[in-house]
Amino acid sequence: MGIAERKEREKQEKRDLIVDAAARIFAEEGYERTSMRSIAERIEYSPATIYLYFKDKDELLHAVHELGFGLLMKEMSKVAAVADPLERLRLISLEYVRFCFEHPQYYNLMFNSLEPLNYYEDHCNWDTGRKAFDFLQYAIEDCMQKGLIVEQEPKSLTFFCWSFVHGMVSLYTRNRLRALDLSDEESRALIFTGVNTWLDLMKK
Amino acid sequence: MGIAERKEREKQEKRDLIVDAAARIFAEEGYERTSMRSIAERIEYSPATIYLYFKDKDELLHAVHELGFGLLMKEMSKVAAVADPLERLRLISLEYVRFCFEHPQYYNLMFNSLEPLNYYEDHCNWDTGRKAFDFLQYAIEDCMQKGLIVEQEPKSLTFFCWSFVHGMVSLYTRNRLRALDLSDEESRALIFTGVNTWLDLMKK
DNA sequence: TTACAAACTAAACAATGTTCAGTATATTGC
DNA sequence: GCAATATACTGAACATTGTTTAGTTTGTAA
Repeated sequence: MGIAERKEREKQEKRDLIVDAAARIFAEEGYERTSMRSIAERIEYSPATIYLYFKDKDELLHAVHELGFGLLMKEMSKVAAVADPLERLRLISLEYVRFCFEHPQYYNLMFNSLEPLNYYEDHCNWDTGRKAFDFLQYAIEDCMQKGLIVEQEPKSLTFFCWSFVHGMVSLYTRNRLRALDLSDEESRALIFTGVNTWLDLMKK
Repeated sequence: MGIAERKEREKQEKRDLIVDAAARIFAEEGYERTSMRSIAERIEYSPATIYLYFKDKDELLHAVHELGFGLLMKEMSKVAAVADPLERLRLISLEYVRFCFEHPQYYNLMFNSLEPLNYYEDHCNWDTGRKAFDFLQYAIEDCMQKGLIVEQEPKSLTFFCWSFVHGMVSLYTRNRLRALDLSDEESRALIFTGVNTWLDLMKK
C-alpha cells in the first residue's frame, strides 16, 4: 500500500515546512516576537493547522531548538579531525562563540530560554544538549590524558569550560557588556581573547 | 507650601507600593507570569493606574531590577571589609552564587532577560550593573597589586571572572545542567567547587 | 455513488499590554 | 462658601497573543 506511505511522507514534509517557517521567522524576529499566527501566515495555512502537527508552541520551538543544535554540531564537527587536542579544544570554543555571534536567536533558544525545555518534562533528558556536552568532554579528556592541562574530574572541568564561554557570550547577547563601555567589535574581540586566556590558565 | 510636598511624597509612596507589589508577585511567579493586571489587583487599583506611574511594563520591571541590585549589593558589601583581597574575591563570588540560588527570578531579570534594559535605550549606561562590576574589579585589582593572581588587563580579567560565575549559575537556573545528570544538591555543590577551581587557576 | 476518515479552517475563548474618554476628588481663586 | 480647575483614578475598549472546538472540505474505500 504505497498510499499510506505517501501520506506519511507528506505529513512529515508538512511538519518540516512548519518548522522551517518557524525557524526563519524566529531567526529574523527573535523568539519573543514569533507568533503562531505569523508562522501560519508564512506557510499560508490557518493557525489551527499547526496544532495538528505540534501540541503547543513549546513543542514547535523545541523542534527549532533541535535544528539549532544540528547547526551547532555541524560547525563544531568541522574541527573534530584536528589531531592536537588542545588546539581542537580551542577551535571548538571559537566555533561555539562564532555560532552565538552568527545565530544569537538560536543560541538563546538553545541555552537561555526556559520554554523549549518544557518538552523534556514529559520526555527524556535533553539528549541533544548532552551530545554537544560529550563532544566537548571528549576533547578535554584527550587533553588531560596527554598531560596538556590540569588534572580534574573530566565532567566538572568540561562544565567549567562550557560555563566560562557560555557566560561570556550570554552577557554579550543579553546586552550586559554595557557595563564595560566597549564597542561591539571590542566586545567580540574581548571574548575571543577570553577563550585564549582560559586555555592558558588551564595549561599545565 | 507643605501641600505640594505632601502630594509629591504620596506620589512617591504609591510608586513604591506598586514596585513592591510587582517585586513580590514577580518573586513568587517569575518574570513571564507577572501580568500588569495581577499587580493592579494586588494593590487594589485599576491596571490603568500603574500607567500613571510607569510608562510601560519594561519601566516597571526596571524598577524591580534596581531593587534586585540593591539586594545583591547589600549581600556583597557584607564582605567588603575582609582584608585579604583573594579571600574577599572568593567571598564576593560565593555571595553572588548564593544570591542567584536564593532569588533566581531576580537574577534572571537582572542578568538574563532583555526587557528591563530597554529602559536604558533612552537613558544612561546601566549604572547599576556598572557599580556591581566596579565592586568586583576593585577586589581583582587589589589581588593583582599584591601579586596574588596572574597579571592581566583588570577590566578584562574582571569580565572573565564575572562570565565564569554567571555562566555556571545561568546554566543552572536555565535548567541546562540536565546534561550532567546531577541532583540539585550536586549541581549547587559543583558550582561552589567551580568558584574555588577558578580562583586556584588564577593564583600565581 | 455512498460512507468514512483525514486535513483543514472560521470563529470563538480567555488572557495579555496598553490607551482613552470620562468620572470622581481634591485644591485653588474669588 | 461657591465655582473653576487640576489631579487621581477607572471602565471599557483595542489589538494582540496561544489555544480549542465545531464544522467544512477533501480524498480514499466500499
